[in-house]
Amino acid sequence: MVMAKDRHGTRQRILGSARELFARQGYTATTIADIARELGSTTAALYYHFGSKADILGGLLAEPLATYTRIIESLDTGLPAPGELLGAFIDLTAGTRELASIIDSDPTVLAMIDERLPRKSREVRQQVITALAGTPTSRAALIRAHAALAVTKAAALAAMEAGDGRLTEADRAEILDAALRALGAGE
Amino acid sequence: MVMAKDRHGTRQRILGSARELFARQGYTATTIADIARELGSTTAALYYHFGSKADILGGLLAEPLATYTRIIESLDTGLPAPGELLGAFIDLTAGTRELASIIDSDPTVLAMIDERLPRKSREVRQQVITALAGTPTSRAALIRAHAALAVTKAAALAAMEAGDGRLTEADRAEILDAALRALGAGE
DNA sequence: GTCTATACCCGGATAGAC
DNA sequence: GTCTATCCGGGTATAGAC
Repeated sequence: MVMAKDRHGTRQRILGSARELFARQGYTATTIADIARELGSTTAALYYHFGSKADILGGLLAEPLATYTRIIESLDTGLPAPGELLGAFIDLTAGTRELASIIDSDPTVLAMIDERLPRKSREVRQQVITALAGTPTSRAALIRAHAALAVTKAAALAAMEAGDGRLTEADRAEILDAALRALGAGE
Repeated sequence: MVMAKDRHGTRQRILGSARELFARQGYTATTIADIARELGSTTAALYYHFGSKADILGGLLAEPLATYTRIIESLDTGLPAPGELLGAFIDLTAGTRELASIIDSDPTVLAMIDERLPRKSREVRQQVITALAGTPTSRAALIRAHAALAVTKAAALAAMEAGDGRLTEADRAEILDAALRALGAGE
């Protein structure tokens, strides 16, 4: 394979600093020099480990993106219950951690994600909404679907920030309840 | 006052193009040249009307920011009912239109807002959450407050996008219901 | 009030020594 | 594998003619 002594370290340390800075300042606003400084290193050193700034982001997003893709694919093989689907999105946000906040925000990041995703993120999102709204898809149902999906992300981020960065089981249950109520599943 | 023949036009046309581009590409990703091109003009011409790129954003955000400030101040003089407060946020998003999507996203925009706001936006947001969560403020109540607030913004944006850019009364009612359910107000 | 031309800075990325 | 030095492009902003 590649790399020898890098095995246990540098690459991960770079990703760690990048994650923190991206979350705090956003992707575009964070410079390679910022990351290097945080590490007590130089920009040239970073480029030994990553080909570009986008690659660093790619390294951080690879796993969450794979999870996301898996969720989407599950929609093609029979619709999951709303609770399942919303729960999956809560877990996705939890797994992505602080980084979830920069997705959907920075258009540059969105563009990069679109490149690495099988389908356009916009279409994919629409598919999720439709799955949550059910059929026939009334305008009210669409609004509720958007509401429920927004809850999973915003509430999960808030809970993790209020805690130690992790999502407790109790919090997860609370968030799922709120999302389901927003969806109006109990009617 | 200021300006003479500019009265009817150019300045507003600049703001219009900027609004559209900021909404589509984000603030940081949009260049002055982009705006000028859209207008069939040049960057130098823009700088006759606005002192800086940030000033253009400021022109677009002035009114929504004033509305926001008014909402916050209302919290100091007795707590409004959750429905009132959440409704105000739906209307705020509706008034801000597409531009609402770039706030809370681009950190550069956040920084600019912090400059033009009486208090730090982070603290202000916390005050809103507390008002929604009520007292005593349990962890679950905080999560629900975040959930409800997220609904107002996400659902309002989705509804406007699905419509003609405006928010109908029916949609507004639907969104408010979803937000209140997320808050668990009916318990 | 708008143009052409350009100054200036900053961020991403590379070259090449060590 | 990390350094110093530097290139290069692009973006904000300005100078000055018209």
